[in-house]
Amino acid sequence: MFKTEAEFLKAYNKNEFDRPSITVDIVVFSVSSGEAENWRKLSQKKMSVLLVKRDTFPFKNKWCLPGGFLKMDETLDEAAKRVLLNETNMKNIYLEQLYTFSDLKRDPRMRVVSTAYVALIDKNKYEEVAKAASWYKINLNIENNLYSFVLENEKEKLVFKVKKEGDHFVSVDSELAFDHDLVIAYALNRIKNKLEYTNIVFSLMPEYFTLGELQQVYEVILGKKLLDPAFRRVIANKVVKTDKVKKGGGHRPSVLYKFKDD
Amino acid sequence: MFKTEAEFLKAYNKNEFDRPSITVDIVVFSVSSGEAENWRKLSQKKMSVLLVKRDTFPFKNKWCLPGGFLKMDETLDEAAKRVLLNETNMKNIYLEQLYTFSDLKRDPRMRVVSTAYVALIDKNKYEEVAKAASWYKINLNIENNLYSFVLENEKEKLVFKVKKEGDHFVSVDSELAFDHDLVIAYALNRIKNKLEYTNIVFSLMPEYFTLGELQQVYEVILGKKLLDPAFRRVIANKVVKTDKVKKGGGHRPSVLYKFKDD
DNA sequence: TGAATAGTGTCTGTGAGACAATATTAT
DNA sequence: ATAATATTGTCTCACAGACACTATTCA
Repeated sequence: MFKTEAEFLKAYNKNEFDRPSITVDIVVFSVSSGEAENWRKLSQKKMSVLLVKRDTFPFKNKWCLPGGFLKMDETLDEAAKRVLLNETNMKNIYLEQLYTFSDLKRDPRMRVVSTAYVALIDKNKYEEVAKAASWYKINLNIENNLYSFVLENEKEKLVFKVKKEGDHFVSVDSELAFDHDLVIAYALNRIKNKLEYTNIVFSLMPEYFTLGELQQVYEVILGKKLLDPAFRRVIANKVVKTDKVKKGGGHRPSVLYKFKDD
Repeated sequence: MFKTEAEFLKAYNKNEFDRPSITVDIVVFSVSSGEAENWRKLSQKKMSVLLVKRDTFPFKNKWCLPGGFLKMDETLDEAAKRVLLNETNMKNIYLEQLYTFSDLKRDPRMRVVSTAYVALIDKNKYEEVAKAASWYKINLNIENNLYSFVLENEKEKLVFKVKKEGDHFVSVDSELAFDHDLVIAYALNRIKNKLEYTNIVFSLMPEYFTLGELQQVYEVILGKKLLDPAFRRVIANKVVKTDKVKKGGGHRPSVLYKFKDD
């Protein structure tokens, strides 16, 4: 029929088939310090996720992940960076493709396939976040395979539950827009798994941090207490001691460390 | 503007924006036993990947991964299963979403975003494969961050090289169609990483196997020799001894094991 | 008998878990 | 002085690496 590839391409009808839309959604995590019980105690750290309030249909006034449509002249990675920059003014941060979600009914408007990304930041570097965006602290309770999330704010609480079935999550009940309950569950899971064998934690930390703070972040992501000496042994070769210290609590001051990038 | 979500949806123009096409591509791996040097020796196992020859433009007569366009009424998972069934007659096999590739020029026809899947099978269960499909044994040489692949067949050799940069691969040189060099590199990497902390190996094995055979598969995927006693200790609790044995080599017969599914 | 794989025993060093002990601060 | 965290020391146990040794088959 066609002799050359050039000839074929010229005659090709791009619009022969109907196509889904493609979006990117981004799960932006950071660690926020909650309130301390008293002046002596350390403030309790929690994982936080950035949500935006939808101001249009569908799901008007519901909260969802920052996201947007993929443009024809950008890759998914580029789209993710663009969204992040637009909605949160964040640049040069840890960004990783998570998973592509394609359920038929995930968007009531039309067929939308969405590639989700995870971003990790030290939230204190980006105090101002887009008008409609807000940090929610994550409280997660796991019983058997039921993951109960409570995302909370100074103003609001959002609840959702997902069930883990093998490697997948299934929605049980959600107050978020779209299937973003699943996306968050999936994302947290990914981060948890990668914690041990990568250096992603440091994306959540400021330049200088104490080992206590670092350990708290580990504990918050893994959802369990770690033993101090064991943690220090393991982390020792990823980290360099500085000559700075953090004083001020009613207890022994703590040496500040930096990430050791080999 | 709109009072209710229903009202909004009714007026929504789905075709306001131009959209990329979406495809799925599948990296089907299996382990094939090569030739033995002599009757006494065990046959050398290799990872194999299933390729199909393109019979139309673009990339006419080039080899590529089995794949196809996503239909409007199916999820990506379903599309992957459909492709697998069509092209290879395979059903109920291990299938996992790998990554979504979105480079602007990956398909010369038009903008195509492709979600890649990995499938693992015991190739002996599926002797007949679609007409245009063929198994290629994978030879991989890694030097620093340069991964040199040679895929070989009874008839043909396909060569490609990719560079690993952080978590990503970059094409250096490829005889395959599209960006399927990257997809294969990415897939092999994923399998290698998951080998230790999952049970995916057993998807590559027949129901009954010897520990020697299992060890060979590990060695082939990891690209290094393992010590027998250590391997047996680690694998012991994932496996049950049967009362069958495998005789026939000029050496002590080997007990056949089964996967222990808890 | 000999080449080849199957399978076991054991020594050693590393590293995680557990817990105890010491150090230092602000009030 | 006290409550709280910071930091180090050390004992034990599990386990991986290394290597040696035994077992069994079939041309």
